[in-house]
Amino acid sequence: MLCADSEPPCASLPMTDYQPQEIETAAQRHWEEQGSFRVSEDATREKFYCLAMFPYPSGRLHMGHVRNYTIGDVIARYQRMRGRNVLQPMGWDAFGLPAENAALQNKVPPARWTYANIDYMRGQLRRLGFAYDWSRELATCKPDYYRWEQWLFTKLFAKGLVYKRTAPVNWCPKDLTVLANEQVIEGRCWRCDTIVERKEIPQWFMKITNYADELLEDLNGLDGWPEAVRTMQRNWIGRSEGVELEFLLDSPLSPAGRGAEGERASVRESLTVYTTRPDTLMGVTYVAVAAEHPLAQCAAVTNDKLAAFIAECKHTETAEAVLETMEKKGVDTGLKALHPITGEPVPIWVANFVLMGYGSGAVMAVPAHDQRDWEFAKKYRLGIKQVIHPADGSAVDTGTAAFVETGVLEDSGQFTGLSSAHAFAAIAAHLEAQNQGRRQVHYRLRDWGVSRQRYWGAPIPIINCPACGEVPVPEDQLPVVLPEDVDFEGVGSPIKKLPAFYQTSCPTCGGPAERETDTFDTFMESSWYYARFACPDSDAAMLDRRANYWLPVDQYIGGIEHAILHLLYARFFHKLMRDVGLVSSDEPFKRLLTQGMVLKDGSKMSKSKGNTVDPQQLIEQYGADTVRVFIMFASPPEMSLEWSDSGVEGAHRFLKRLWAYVFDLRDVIMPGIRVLSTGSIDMTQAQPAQRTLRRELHELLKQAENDFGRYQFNTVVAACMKIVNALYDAVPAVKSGSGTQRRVDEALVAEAVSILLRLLAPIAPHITHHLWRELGYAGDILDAAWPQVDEAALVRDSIDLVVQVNGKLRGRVSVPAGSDKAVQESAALADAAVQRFIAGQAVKKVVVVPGKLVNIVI
RNA sequence: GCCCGGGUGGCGAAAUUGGUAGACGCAAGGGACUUAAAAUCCCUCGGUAGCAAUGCCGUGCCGGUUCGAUUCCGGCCCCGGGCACCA
Repeated sequence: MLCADSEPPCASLPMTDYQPQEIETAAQRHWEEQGSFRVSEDATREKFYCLAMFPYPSGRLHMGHVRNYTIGDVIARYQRMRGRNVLQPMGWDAFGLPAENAALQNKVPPARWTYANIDYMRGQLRRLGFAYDWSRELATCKPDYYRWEQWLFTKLFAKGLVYKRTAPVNWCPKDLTVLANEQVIEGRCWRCDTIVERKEIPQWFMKITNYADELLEDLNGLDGWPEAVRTMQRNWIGRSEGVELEFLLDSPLSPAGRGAEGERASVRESLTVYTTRPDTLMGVTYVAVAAEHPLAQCAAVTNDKLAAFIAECKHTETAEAVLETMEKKGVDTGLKALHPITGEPVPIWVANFVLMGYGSGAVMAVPAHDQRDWEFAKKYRLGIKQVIHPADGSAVDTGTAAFVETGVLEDSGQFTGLSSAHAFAAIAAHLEAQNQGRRQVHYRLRDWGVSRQRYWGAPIPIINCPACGEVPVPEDQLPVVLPEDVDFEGVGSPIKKLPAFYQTSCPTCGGPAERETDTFDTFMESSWYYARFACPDSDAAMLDRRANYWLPVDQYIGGIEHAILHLLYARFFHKLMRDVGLVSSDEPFKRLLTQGMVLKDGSKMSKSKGNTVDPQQLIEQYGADTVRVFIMFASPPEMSLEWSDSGVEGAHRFLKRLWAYVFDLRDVIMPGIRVLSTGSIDMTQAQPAQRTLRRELHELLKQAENDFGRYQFNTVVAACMKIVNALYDAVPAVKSGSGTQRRVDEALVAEAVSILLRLLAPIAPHITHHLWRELGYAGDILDAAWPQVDEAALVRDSIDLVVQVNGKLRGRVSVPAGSDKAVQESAALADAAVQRFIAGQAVKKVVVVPGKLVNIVI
């Protein structure tokens, strides 16, 4: 922990300079000594679990972290002042690829690098004054954390929710290693520039598709989530209703094409495809299969051109964005499939945009009614058969573009004349009756591949036995500990070369066996950490009953970039944990706030762009409060934040002004506090200016309170600045006042300062903590009651109306508060400026928005 | 390519439900204080025409709905996020 050497300044010393380093470290030490942020379950209080996405310990905090954790801290402190029992924990998403890269670069084992980063970054977080319960800190690379993830995996194995199959990875044929998508630069290995291949290897999968319906359905209840995130997840899951149907091959595969005995079994004499548009079935002019499809492999044996194309297809990355934007290519297999209704043969092509493993690895093509099929057909001179026309009878030319809308069927045999909707039902029924197809609900969502061929991750708790097959590691042998003291040199995972790790015996038969040396996707760890924070010391179970006190998380905060993957996996894990009886809720995160990025000069701050600003340097120069105030003030949390060095200075200036005001007017504030401590403010003797000041104060409080509620913190800061400005404007009058007016000013200023400090406390906790004590308040401001708006202070004698003529601002009038519409209308019409514009013209209509505006239409 | 956002002065932004566009802050210019500088304080600050009062224009672009549109609808342009092995 970073700590100041000096003692905190004595509260009674006269002080004129704002010295953030001193007061901040003193406040932080005070919180530490008091254990201010340690929390436990308390059934008598309303709990509030506030969580910001934990960081990957990459080395130092960056501005995105500071923004994320400041937003979280502001919400946590605000909820605490509103009386909630607030849990705000912090930990480390400690496994991941960067540790391996750093290990190669710096010749340091990934574990040591990670732990050193954690130590440094923990110090930075403490220096920023975040209200964390550090007693709950966890790191996902510790065996006492990942053992429970291994345990859950073995439970899911028993439930049949995990399975092994082959799936493609990016493979560097020179380094003989699997590459992450990030490590493939324009189709080449980032280390050796070799062209990357797609390779099928056996991997473990979790059946997230079993939960697809529930994951989709429960989005409807997540009304505390941004609509954008819910929409993205809906689209990602991609539920569709369609028909799965079969195309028989027109002739058995030639003996030469049947290939080896092993392939023979896997080649069926039909192709299965799925379509959401069975109404277009009569327009099918070809079918396309993946390069890895057994049919393609068979046909290639006697077709050199096809074999060459299949080899070429190996050199495509696995990323969908690459797949969807690359040039669409294909080669005819020479084989024919029979149309399931007409029985006519259609050509079977191999196409690079069809992937094995996404569905059946085959698609039917309807060029007239699908744009991609249309482009492919044009390129290779395949047939385009229009079978749908617009319902309004207008003509379309499928020779120039596909007609992708629904409509009415034509040229479709017995289905001609049906609408798309009716044809969907009729064709599905026909296929079902012929046993050639069936209606099916389909999801775009694919099962979650969790195997990674990397070292720095949690070992997959499976033992491969030559006799018994894949055997989960028994509970009493968990955790499978990842050796940390390894030589990390060159590519590949050290544990794959470490017999001490992988040599073991089979738990079932006792014979010699080998451990799985792949590790888990790091999304596994981040999918349940939020729950573990409720009971991080539980050593008898993954979670204990404390989890149900704290869960679900009331407010989750993190980057929009996690809108789909992390948040979907965490929702999935929550349901898995529920179904093994560990939690009682259905969803992990009640409310979600997605923060925008931190930009500088219009683009994202990143090392590669060299436009980073180091938070550490700013904290040292201005203090944590200044950094926090700037970040909260510069833009609302969901929007991107444009960094500005001079904006930081502005935030610092504001805090200095606040500081100077409190010390300059102590003689006014202190007596006021004494008066207010025994009763409420007495405004009966107040002058109009004093009434106005108090009305402004309570209007600003009302606005700030509302903005806090909708998490628009930038305008909360603006309100605080306006209060400070109003207080400064009143200084000459306050200082020169005497007698009764002086007494009113004292109470008024004391009330204003006390409201101001409390409004600002969640955002700038150190300076407000210090000034609160300086003014002699009992107790810490972090537990002070949230200020209440005095509705009586908001009452006005008169209201100002805006007067428009034909919607343009032409004048302003003042009317007594409570005037009815007729009075407001006649006052508007009587206004001299307005009269000039309506002189000599007939008034057609007058729109009155009571208390706001009158619009005169001429 | 597909899905989801965003676009308002010189800059970050505000306008809570369709009702005063630009609050608050930054930068800039002018002034006060100072031997000087820093700090601090005061004034001006969307464009344009005008001595001024004031007028006209203005929320990415084009069109629509409305008494009234930054806000709602349709079409486009640009920027950003995600696309399953970065986290």
